Amino acid sequence: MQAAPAGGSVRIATWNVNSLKVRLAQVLQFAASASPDVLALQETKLTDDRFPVAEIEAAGYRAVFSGQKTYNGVALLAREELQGVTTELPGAPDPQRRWLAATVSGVRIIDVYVPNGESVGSEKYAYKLGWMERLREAIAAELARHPQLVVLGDFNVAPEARDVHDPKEWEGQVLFSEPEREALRRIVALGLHDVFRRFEQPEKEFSWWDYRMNAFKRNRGLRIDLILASDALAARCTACHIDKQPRRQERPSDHTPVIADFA
DNA sequence: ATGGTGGCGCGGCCA
Repeated sequence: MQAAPAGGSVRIATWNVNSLKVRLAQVLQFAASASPDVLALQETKLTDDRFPVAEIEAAGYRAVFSGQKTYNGVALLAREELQGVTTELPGAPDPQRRWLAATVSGVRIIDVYVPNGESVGSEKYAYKLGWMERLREAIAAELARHPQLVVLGDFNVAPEARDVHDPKEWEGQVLFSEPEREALRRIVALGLHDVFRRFEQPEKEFSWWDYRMNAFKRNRGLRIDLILASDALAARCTACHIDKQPRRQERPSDHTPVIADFA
């Protein structure tokens, strides 16, 4: 057994911000109001030299990040020290910045931006499924070393029918196709728990809505932003919810934050 | 309906 976690209770959140440059003020506002101890960001779309370190430090957070120009990019903001940082999904070199891991307050945090996959059968879809299999292998290795572990981020897969506004319309489509759901189930089967589903939740609760066709107003969304905790960490989970407020703001990200509390 | 909206960056790609 490892030593007991150092920090006690921890609030952990994830948010695909779709450009940190555009969304910085919203991120700082969210950090101030929700006050997460750890905030995992995806789609920062910033090279590391442009990361807003000063603004984030002024808000009381440390930051590590792995970015690139225009696309992708992940970051971890934390109140406490971030140790053992890695920026590469093991298995094959990949210029796409989609993985960021660090240990904070005794919890191993793995922030992921799973590929979108474009459409079923496309080259990007094959890349997505391959990436998810490499992710499964990487998580298995991390779990062997870190019993207190969370994998969170934009998985670009809705796990179940109840995570989709219209499962019949989405059946077989990218983000809800059976091979993607199977790849996600294989990851969860390592011994992880989708902590959102460990608590009673409202019906039709989603984390992403397309910008087009008033999808948010009509609640035509998907739950594709997930917080997956190991057995030992899930046992400490006291709450998980989706915060829709940022999606209602002017110029929002198409995703909204998911927040989990651990005792 | 191969549309539609948004970000990046200034044409076309990506989501």
